[in-house]
Formats: sequence, structure tokens, C-alpha cells
Amino acid sequence: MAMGRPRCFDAEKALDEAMEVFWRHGYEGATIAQLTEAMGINPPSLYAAFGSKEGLLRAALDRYTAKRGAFLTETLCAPTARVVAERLLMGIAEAQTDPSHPPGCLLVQGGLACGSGSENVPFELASRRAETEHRLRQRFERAKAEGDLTATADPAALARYLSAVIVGMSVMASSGAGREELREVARLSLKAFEQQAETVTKASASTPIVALIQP
Amino acid sequence: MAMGRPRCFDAEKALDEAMEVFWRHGYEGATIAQLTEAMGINPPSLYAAFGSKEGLLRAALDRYTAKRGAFLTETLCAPTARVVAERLLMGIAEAQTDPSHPPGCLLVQGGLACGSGSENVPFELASRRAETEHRLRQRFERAKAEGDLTATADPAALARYLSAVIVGMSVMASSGAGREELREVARLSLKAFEQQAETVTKASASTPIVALIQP
DNA sequence: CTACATCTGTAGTGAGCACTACAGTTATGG
DNA sequence: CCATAACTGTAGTGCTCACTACAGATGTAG
Repeated sequence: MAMGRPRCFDAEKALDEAMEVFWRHGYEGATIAQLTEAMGINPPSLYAAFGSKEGLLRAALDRYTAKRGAFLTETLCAPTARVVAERLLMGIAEAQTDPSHPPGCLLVQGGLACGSGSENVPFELASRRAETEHRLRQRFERAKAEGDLTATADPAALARYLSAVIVGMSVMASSGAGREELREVARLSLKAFEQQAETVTKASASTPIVALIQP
Repeated sequence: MAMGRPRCFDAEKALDEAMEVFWRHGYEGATIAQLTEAMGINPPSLYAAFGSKEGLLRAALDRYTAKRGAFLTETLCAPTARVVAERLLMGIAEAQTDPSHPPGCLLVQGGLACGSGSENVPFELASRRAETEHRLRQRFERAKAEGDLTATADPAALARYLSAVIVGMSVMASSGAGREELREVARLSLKAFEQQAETVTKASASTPIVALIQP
């Protein structure tokens, strides 16, 4: 039958604005009034489109993790675990101090603790952070199988370690640390990989992808 | 003249309870109703003693940092920078998974982002975290002077790195990581110190405190 | 014992919160 | 061109929040 009046706002642009508000003020600190103003809509439109404040957060998180996930996917293509870690940490040092966004990471700034009634918000954020750790672990398991990590290396522990450092960098950024300070943390963190990696020659021997394509 | 009716509750015990509530729910997530119930008092007593919710937080933070500061002071007495870092990280892995308290660190769980009107809370927490970093840096500067860190080591960067890892461990703990997982992160973090430390013999040569006391 | 200073418990206060009822608007289907 | 379906803006809803007025309680000083 009839199809009704179409939506007057761009949902993706509105989500980007909502994302910024949650990022800057956290889930509990963000008010519907702030959100609707930033999104340029009125409360009923928000609730029609996203159901609730928590639904809006989830939609914003989906958008956020899609972007960050793409960066991670690209990073995981690096030839060795060591290079994966380096590009990841350096990229994150840059992203978390990008002046066009609030500092730090939405998955951390969103909220680690919440009042009664929103206990699942920290849980939701934690499970999204765990996704990154999971993909890192898989990549390091592959690296171990390919020999660019030693046989004694623990891929799960390395992934957990990197995740912890990333979260630490995020908090540092949110409390005012600059890009170069984050890079220094990243550089020191990478030292943990230096003992776990096979020699450079052996590592480069296990990276024949380019060599195969360009013989 | 007259001295008035004395206080009926133990302010320090009440502060301990308030600390737990802020720790578990964050500053914004904690309500006056929860706080007064946990403290076993009524709102007027709370406001008479601490002035405001933010004043109560500050008093709770004072108590928290006093305890943690004592642990840090003790840890900084370790003979070398490497041992300082090891004892600190291992002690923190234990403290942050102590089942008699909420997981993680109050200075992180308290809130990284806040709604308009409490913007100074994240700032207050950050400046208290910075205090630990500052004391670590001073200790590493001493270590460099004493020669148990190499001449090329950067004490400020090492302190910042450790602070970042500690924060990362705190967030991990608050999202459910166990003690052994935190210890693994700590062990990997310490690898950053292995290149910065002089040889073991040289390091032990610069630890004559015990030798002097017990010749 | 009386006067006074401070605390305690009851019972609120206005403000701000997430969320929504409703009437008006703008599209499509027939 | 009319009926219908979905969205929009106004103006609220009840609820919870941090905070407090006030009266009664309980101590000390003289």
C-alpha cells in the first residue's frame, strides 16, 4: 500500500555525530539532548530509527568497529608478526591523537563502569575490544606456524599484551598525551617481540608472497 | 562554648565503602542513594562531612592513593629498575584481581569521560595516575645515574610505558581477565627492560645496599 | 540544669533525565 | 485525488538525580 513519509536525515551522518558525542562524554555522560542536537534531529526521530539510547550506541559502535576493523584487516596483511605489531601500534598512536576526533578509543571512552541499569554497556564494549585481540591471536598463530615467531612464542599472550598496550595508549591519549609520547610507548612495546621473532633473514625467507608474485 | 553532637559513624570505614561503590560503578554511575546505603548514613551526614559527591570522591581517592602510594614506595626500594618494574607489575596483577575489591584500578574505573558538569573528574583521576608515572620516572633517572639502566635509556619513556601497561592491565582486569593472564602481560612488558639494563653482574654491582648492611 | 553547637533522620526540592503522545507533514498506492 | 503509512516537531510524561530545610537528638560549656 502506501509507503509513508521518507526519513529527512542521513542516518550515517547522524551516527557519525552520535559517535563523537559518546566518544567524548561516554555512554552515561552523553544525554539525549546532546545527541539529538549533534545529530540535527528530534528525539522521536532518534527513537524511531534506533529504538533507544543503547540501540543508538550499538549502531554507533557498529560503524566505529567497521572502520577500525578495516584498518586492522589491512594491518594483519603485513609480512611478519613483528611488522603487524609495529604497524598496528604506530597506526593506533596516530588514530588516537587524530585532531578530527576525540582522543583515545571509543571502545574505552564509552565506559568501563556504568550505573545500575546499563551494566551491559561495559560488557558490550569489552566484547568488541576482545574481537581485535582475537584476530591478532589468529594472526600470531599463523606467524608461529610460518616460523616468523619462535616455537616457544605464545600467540595468545602476545595478542593479549598488545591489546593491553593499545588500551593503555588510548587512556594516555584521552588524558592528554601527544602523538610522539604514544609512539615512544609503541616503540618500547615492540621490544617484547624482538626476543620472540626468528632472525631477520629467516623471517624474510618466510615472506615469499612478493617474491612469488614478482619472480 | 558548646561542642555539638559528635559524629555517629566512622568516617574512614564509610570512605572505604564509598570507594568500593565508585570503583564498581564509576563516578557518574554511583548514585547518592547507593553511596549513603553502603556507607550506612543518610544524605545530610554525607554532605556535612564531604561537601558534595565530588568532595566525597576526592576523599575516597585520597584514601585509595595513600594505600597504593605505600605499595609504590616499597616497590621503588627494589635494587634495580628492572626489579622495580617486575615487582610493580606483578604486585599490580595481584592487586587488580584481588577478590575482596572490584577488579581493576579505581583511578581508571572512576571515569575516563564524564557528562557536562563533571569534566574535572576525569582530569582529577588522570592527575593522580600521573603521580605514579612521575615517581617511576624519578626512580629510573636514579637507576640511569647508578648505571643499572644504560646511558641510552630514556627514564621518562620507560615510566610512561609502564604506566600505559598498568592502565591496560587495569582495563583487562575490569573486563574479566584473570590473575595469570595479567601476569603474562607483565612478563612480556618486562622484555622492554631487558635491552635497557646493563649486564646482570654490573647491575648487581650497583646494588650494594644489602651488602653494606650485611658485610 | 540550661544554653548552645553540631549531628541525625524524615521528607522533601527543583532540575534534568530517557523517553513518548499527539497532531501535523509528506510521501506512495490505488 | 483520496486514503494510508511513515516521519517530524512540539510539548510534554513520570522518574531519578544531587542536594537540602527542618525538626528532633545528643553531646559539651558554663
